[in-house]
Amino acid sequence: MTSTGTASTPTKRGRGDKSSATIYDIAKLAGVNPSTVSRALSKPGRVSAKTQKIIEDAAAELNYQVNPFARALPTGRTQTIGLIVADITNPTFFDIIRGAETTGSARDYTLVLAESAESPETEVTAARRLLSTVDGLILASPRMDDDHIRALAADKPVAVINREIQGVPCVVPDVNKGISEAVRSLAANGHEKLAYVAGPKQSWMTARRWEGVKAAAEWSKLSAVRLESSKPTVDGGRQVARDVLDSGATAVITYNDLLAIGLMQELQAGGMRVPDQISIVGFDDIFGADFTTPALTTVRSPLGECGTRAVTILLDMLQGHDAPGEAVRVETELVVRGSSGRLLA
Amino acid sequence: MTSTGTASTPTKRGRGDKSSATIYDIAKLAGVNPSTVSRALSKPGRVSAKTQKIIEDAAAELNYQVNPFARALPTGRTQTIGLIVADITNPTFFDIIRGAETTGSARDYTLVLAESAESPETEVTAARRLLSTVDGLILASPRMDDDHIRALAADKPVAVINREIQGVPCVVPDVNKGISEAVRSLAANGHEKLAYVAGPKQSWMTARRWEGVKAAAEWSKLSAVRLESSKPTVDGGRQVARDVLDSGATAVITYNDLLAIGLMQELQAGGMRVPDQISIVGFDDIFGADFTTPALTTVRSPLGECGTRAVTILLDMLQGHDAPGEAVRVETELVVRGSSGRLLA
DNA sequence: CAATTTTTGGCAACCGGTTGACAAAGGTTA
DNA sequence: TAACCTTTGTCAACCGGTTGCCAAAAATTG
Repeated sequence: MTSTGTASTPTKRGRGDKSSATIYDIAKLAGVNPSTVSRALSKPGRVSAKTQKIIEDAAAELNYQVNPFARALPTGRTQTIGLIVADITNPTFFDIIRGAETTGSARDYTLVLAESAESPETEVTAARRLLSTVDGLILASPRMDDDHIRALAADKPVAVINREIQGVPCVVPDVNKGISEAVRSLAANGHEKLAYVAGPKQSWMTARRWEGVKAAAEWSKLSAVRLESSKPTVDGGRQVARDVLDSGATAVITYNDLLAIGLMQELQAGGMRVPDQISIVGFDDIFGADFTTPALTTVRSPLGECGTRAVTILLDMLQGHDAPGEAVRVETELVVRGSSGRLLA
Repeated sequence: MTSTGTASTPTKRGRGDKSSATIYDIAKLAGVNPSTVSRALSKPGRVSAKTQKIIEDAAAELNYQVNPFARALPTGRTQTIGLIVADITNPTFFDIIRGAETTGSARDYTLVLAESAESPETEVTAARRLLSTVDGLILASPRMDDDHIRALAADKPVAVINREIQGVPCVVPDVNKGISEAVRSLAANGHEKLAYVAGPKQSWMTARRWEGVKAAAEWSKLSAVRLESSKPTVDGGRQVARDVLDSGATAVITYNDLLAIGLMQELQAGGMRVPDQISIVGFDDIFGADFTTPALTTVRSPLGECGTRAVTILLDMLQGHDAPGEAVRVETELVVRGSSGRLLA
């Protein structure tokens, strides 16, 4: 066999051969005007049932597929939505990507993916580039500042996940329910001193979560201290173990699951027993949170649902609906596994 | 026929306002013909340096951005590549997606993502849909049959990951090195009876891995049995635990890490000590493989590199290079962690 | 300085759809 | 049967670039 050779073909431009039927071909075959074909295929009811049938048959025979670019040119509609995530490596985004892809493709939209590599500048560039080729854009945990986002939103429908910005449709997990559950559960298990391991300073979410923890701790009469982490990863979690021990806390809630996992690994390596001596609660319930021993107790954010909701909002806006007046909140809930429990020490 | 421009536009279609400068606007501002602008902006050296400068300045002033659709229409080039994965949920693909996105965007290509939900039919549909809008397509662990893939490849550049198909450029991990290392290591630790837990019957890879295990076991004078799993997930791993025990094997190599993790969880739950009583080796080294206790020993497939290679092949083909004559092989290697070791029982 | 070659810019015809305007055909009603 | 309202298909002008062909301008050569 030869390779993929387009060698000897008369080279019809880039396009393949069989896939190149146009509305003009259909028009000729059906004996009507191209514009009639266009209407038959996209404006339901605009042509008579009889003509419609003839045209549809012809289209089927030629196995016609619209050329998305030709359609996009005059209409501006591309049937695609863009998604920008801060870091494709970060499992937090896996579920968001998945939710968005699934929901989008169910409504015949294609997902275009880009990564900002945690850099606000890259993010702005990627966003601008994508914006011109998609019908709407989703920003998951964006790092760029509010004004940039508003500027994008002025051009085309934009939805933001994991951050709240006035005047832009947002989908954010409502951390309060999950956090209250977590803190109450810890209090019920005899803990009195709680530590919160924070995430990146510029993260909008890390502040919300700390507020939630502080408020819930106050309500449950626990003391709460905030510790900083160098980065929101497994490694960052390992590094903060020392501070956690020094703080004297017997229960820890971390900004995300990766920190929790790293922290747990490091504490266990140092001989601590989890949860007998210290309870650990993560955040998000990412893939792999239940691989650890003990499995990680965590406040689950419905990230897949965030992706789904964001797409839904976008598609609704594209149909002319108004954007939701205020942020859409999705519920969080405590998932109790083995890493939290009664204090035995 | 003078004024090409619809001068004082009240509302331009869907497009934003500032982003709507066209080559006609630039042409007017620079006092040249639109075609000259087009050439200045895309055919380096085709116009004089002086005109070039004037046009570039005008473009900058209007902050011009090409309209990708208008460009795609006559040329067929879209600057995008499509990636179809069997299951976005499966972490195996995370690294592939990431490698592809990173490599693509470094060369100014955008990644378009679709999922087949493990269904061959959905996969074909998605592939056909994507193919018309992208410059090239990557199929990661495709489920459709060889002929369908060849048909796609006849239309546009296609690269396949994790499967080998005559006449289509493929990137496959070469399992032999990693497997030999794994089997030798197990033999050196006193194991004599080995079990391989297979993956989906229709998976090309599961057969390759079994062949590798069988051959390496023979070489190292171990006995090897093949066990079937119901599905290649954590749950599937749990379900196969019974069979593993019954087989009498003291070392297990699984088709993928998820199976290994499930298997280990179930065995540990039943009181088995890993690795003292049984050694477990996974495959791929997915995200989270080191979250377990003990951390999972596994044969690492460089999945990110597979994504990168596939994109590179595609882009090279788009530049007119030939597709590689035979499958590109990437090396696998054993990553020894805690789940394998000396047999103490 | 004329003849010839090379640059360089302009013209116009696409790429494949969409859509407003309009007239022909068909149906109603007086 | 005439007058009038609908329905339905056609015409033609876009959308915003790309590119083959050609002639004017510039550079080179004799």
